Amino acid sequence: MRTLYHPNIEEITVEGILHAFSDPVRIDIFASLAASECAKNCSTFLNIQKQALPKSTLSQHFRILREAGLIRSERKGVELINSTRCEELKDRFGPMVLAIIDAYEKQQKAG
Amino acid sequence: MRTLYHPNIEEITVEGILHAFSDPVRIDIFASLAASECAKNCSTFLNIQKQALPKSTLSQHFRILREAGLIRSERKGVELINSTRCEELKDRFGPMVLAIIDAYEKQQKAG
DNA sequence: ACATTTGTTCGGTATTATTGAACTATTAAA
DNA sequence: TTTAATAGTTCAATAATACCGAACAAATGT
Repeated sequence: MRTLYHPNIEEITVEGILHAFSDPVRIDIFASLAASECAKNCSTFLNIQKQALPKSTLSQHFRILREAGLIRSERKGVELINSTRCEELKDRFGPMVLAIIDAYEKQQKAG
Repeated sequence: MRTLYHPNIEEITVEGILHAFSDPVRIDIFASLAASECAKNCSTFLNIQKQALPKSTLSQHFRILREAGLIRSERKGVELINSTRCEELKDRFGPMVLAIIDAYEKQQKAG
């Protein structure tokens, strides 16, 4: 298991972020992380959608979020603790990420 | 050639928009349309990227932008005239689309 | 009618995504 | 110190998407 790659803030791109968010599982994970007080491990999200996800699939989704620069994952014992990089992202991309998550949450609430 | 499908504003989804924008050609087309005073036809964008695009590929990109609800295409003689749906989108999704395009343009200017 | 221009559709190829199975890494229990 | 349990990764086969040349369609002009 290699060390987890996290891009530097200046390496992050708009297209990379949008690609990461274009998958319903991934935007849901990110929105959930952004809304929660405390950081969460990956397995928390095994049932984020209607049907349960295989953990290999979930692992890929987390890798894509991480390598797009959207989240940070830190090992804590046997698990990975994930948190958003919202503050850094705001400095670099202005209100974009927040506006996306706001629109997404509003849409979800509207059903 | 069927009539062009445009979703109603309430059918448009955040994920659909983000998927459409996740391709560098498509976000570039949309940003260009958003920045220009007048609407443009599809072939205007045959050389939007470094290497020229095949027109079949370009046609698909326009279809995806259109079916995501981001642009409107109207036939005018032999060509299609394209314009953004920015105002409708702002009513439905708030500042999201503008914030994305702003961040993208800022990134492009920074090189 | 014929040619020209603009864009779409089709179908084969290439790229990317999904996922079960095997594996690694860490911790705890025996 | 084995042994087991838990969390997540990697691999490889399959499935789903994307790309693009070639043929086609629709509108206009000659």
